[in-house]
Amino acid sequence: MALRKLPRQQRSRDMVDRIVAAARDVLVADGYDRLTTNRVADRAGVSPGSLYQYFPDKASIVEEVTARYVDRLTEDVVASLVDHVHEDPEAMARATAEALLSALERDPTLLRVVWQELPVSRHLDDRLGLERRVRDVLRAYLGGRQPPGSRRRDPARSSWLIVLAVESLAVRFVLDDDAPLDREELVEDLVALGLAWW
Amino acid sequence: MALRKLPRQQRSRDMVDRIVAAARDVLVADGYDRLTTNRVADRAGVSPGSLYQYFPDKASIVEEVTARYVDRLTEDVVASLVDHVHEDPEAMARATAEALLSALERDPTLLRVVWQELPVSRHLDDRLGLERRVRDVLRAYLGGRQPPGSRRRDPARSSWLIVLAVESLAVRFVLDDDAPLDREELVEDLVALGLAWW
DNA sequence: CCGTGACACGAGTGTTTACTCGCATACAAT
DNA sequence: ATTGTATGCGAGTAAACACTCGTGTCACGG
Repeated sequence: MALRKLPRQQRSRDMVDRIVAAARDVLVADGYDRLTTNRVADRAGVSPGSLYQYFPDKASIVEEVTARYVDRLTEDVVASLVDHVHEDPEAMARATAEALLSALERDPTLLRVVWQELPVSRHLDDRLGLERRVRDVLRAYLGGRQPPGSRRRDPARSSWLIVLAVESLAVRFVLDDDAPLDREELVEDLVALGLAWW
Repeated sequence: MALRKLPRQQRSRDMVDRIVAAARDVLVADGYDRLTTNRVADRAGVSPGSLYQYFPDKASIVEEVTARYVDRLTEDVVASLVDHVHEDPEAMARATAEALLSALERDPTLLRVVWQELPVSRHLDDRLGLERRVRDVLRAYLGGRQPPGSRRRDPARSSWLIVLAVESLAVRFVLDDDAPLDREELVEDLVALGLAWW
């Protein structure tokens, strides 16, 4: 977050949240390149100067929005993963694919802003963090199981491939509506992908 | 391209190329957010005013850079695809994966700028065009062949999945060097993916 | 209830930068 | 050659906008 100073009193903690929420609203309503500090302040109902009591610059406000958003996604997916870690691979894959899609579908507009309007480099760390956390859980899961087929694949390699491919496909499915398959079919194909690479 | 006016004489056609090349250089050397019109003009050895003889605004200059870059990628991949269209699926998949990786590796810095520094929306159309062209060829190929297994899958669906997944993985492999597999392994896995989804 | 630091305000400032416009030069046509 | 047109120049302009700072208000400890 890199706040300029710690909010000590309650009202100032509220203010930080109000600012972040307002920034999110501006992103969704007006898009990233119409986001100005004055507009965020307006929407938050505070003065421009107040932003800079806690945030060192405009970028860090946006950063906070993306961090909170991606963290939420991460929690949802990891939670599902952990919840189904004792089931068989197919059920687990299906549940997690569903969880990911649901999480992405909760706020498609913000997803579009973060994934496509913002320069990727502005939230790449968040994204890498999401991927790493999911990958770690998945790798542990894969490492603890014998695949049914003949040869055993490297779990690190499998999880890298699966996480990236599934993420890319799921995001694109939610953002572009010209995909030649419906949601259910996508889930099936993602499951198949996971099993094939495992 | 959306040029402001057609360059008629030879020297003016040269100038357009010089400007585009300079913009590319600035992107690679300084990054997208340090790209200013004056800097591009400097690097091209022309005056700021001259940019606006042919380009309506700064965005269209960058657009032209990305369009040329992505077009080049497209040509390379489609060419490989077409060249191997009479071979068996595995050989074809391998050749195309190789071609894609080689094309991406030719200018990783520009790839990073275009894919990660630029807002995705600024070159999304280029990207969709690349995907569509590759997908069309692939779909025709898949449609003309019987898969060895039992059930026949929808070629439109397969090609959508394959193109997106392969693109995402290849780009990430080239840009992030923490992938837990080497180039050769990646090619194998991409081939396996293609065969599994076919 | 007073005093002190934390908090909030918002008009203003300084900088950055995309883009223009009046003029100069090169070229083509006749 | 001469004239009209296309091309090129670059100092200058105007607008946008991130961020500051001097002033005022609030809340809490004593």
